[in-house]
Amino acid sequence: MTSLSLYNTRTRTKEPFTPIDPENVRAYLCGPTVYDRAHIGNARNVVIFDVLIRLLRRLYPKVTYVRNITDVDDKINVRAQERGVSIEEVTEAPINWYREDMGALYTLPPDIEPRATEHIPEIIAIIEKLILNGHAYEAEGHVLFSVASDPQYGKFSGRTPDELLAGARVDVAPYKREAGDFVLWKPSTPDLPGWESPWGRGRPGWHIECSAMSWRHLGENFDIHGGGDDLIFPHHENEIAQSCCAFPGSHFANVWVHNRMLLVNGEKMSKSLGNFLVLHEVLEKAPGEAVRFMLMRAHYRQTLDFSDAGLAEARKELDRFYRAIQLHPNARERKVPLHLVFDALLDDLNTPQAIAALHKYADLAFAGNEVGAVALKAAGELLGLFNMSPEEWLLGDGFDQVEVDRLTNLRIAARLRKDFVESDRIRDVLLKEHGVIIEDGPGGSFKLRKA
RNA sequence: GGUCCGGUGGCAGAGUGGUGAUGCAGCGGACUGCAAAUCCGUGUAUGUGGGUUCGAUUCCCGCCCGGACCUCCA
Repeated sequence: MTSLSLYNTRTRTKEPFTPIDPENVRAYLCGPTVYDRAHIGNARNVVIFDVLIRLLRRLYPKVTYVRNITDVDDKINVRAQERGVSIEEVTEAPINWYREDMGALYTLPPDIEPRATEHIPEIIAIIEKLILNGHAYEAEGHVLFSVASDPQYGKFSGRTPDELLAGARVDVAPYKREAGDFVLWKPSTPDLPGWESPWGRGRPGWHIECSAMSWRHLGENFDIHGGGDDLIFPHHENEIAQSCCAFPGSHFANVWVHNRMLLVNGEKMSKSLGNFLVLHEVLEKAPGEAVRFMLMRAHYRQTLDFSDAGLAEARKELDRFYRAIQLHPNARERKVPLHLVFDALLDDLNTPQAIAALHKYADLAFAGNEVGAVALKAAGELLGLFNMSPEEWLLGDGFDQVEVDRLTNLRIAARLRKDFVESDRIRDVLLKEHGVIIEDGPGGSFKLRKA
């Protein structure tokens, strides 16, 4: 078996993955800011990282997977003020929704799910270090990171200081020394959430919470940091600047894994376009496994168009796999080689190629070889697929069991007396009134599946 | 404007310096009472113009088209 290669945003190349500590691989994924329902783009991120974590767990004895919850932020504050409630009351439901929705996609929960509000001491500690090291300064109650103090700044996202300056399209606050300087700590008015700090009552800026939480739970240096590619700048650039300047000699994350954005029916998802797909709503119309599968049908570094047609195809492909598994209900579990799937995933998580391998296993199963079905199930575990029985997937229980039984019995009788007009009529009733397709097998046997 | 990424058959979507995966859809056939599922067979697909090479879809350059990022969006 070859070893794992990952495309590293830091070096812009695909490189072999070498853990800092093979006994404990440490990975961090930028989690949600909790003020609303998760959207389908969040789902891609989590599903892809889930595949990576599952793969790492096969390769290494221990993996520590940290995914944060950002539960203090200006958007949250606005919601709280609008509703006249605390930020805890705003964030509670979205946190639960997020866990439910991601669970419905069969993603494994992180080992540690730290919250920004529970890491204020670490945030303050890092800011103090930055001030001490001359990388941050206080101005009008704010603490700002000084971009000019960090010669490495901009390198990660491939920007020169000039470009950064030219690109600054927001109004530059007067207390900033340079337009590119960003806030580490900002003062809170009494009506806003705040914590006591050496700079007065205030709250953290964006970016600093991830530096604090990854430091606390994974250390100054860790293996993998993931997120959507829109976070490369400014979020991750700033995280790197903060962490590396706070801890001289450290390099923060070794490998940066970024997934591309998602399109919805060919357009970028945005609230103004009205094509903002809320994951919860997608899950009301399609099985979680189909959504998960669809997100795996394109390579993670490729733009993926989330369309109804694509979702329908994903379902059909899963149908085929479940049929292949169903063909061998008594297949004995045993070790089977999964080179095809492993090799695909080891090569920078090539999920489309892994899916092609799944089809090869299905071919084998359909040809009568139960090894195909065993391999399919084993590969499914690695990919987070085939979480239910074939019967549950193909038929489910959303139909009138008693009536369907009665009709199928009538049809058996009709077929026995070769009354095909009647048996075809019953088949039609089953489909049109019960949404059930009946498939005849050898010797009068049959299978049911939902249309 | 700057930086970066991509353009593969009807659609989705991989790989590769040397006869272009995989799935869906289509067409023909086998099987079936008929279907469905399955199996077999099938299709002038690598945006465009140059260059390098014995040979390019793959490497290099130009062009066209599309997309992302450029301070709080995964």
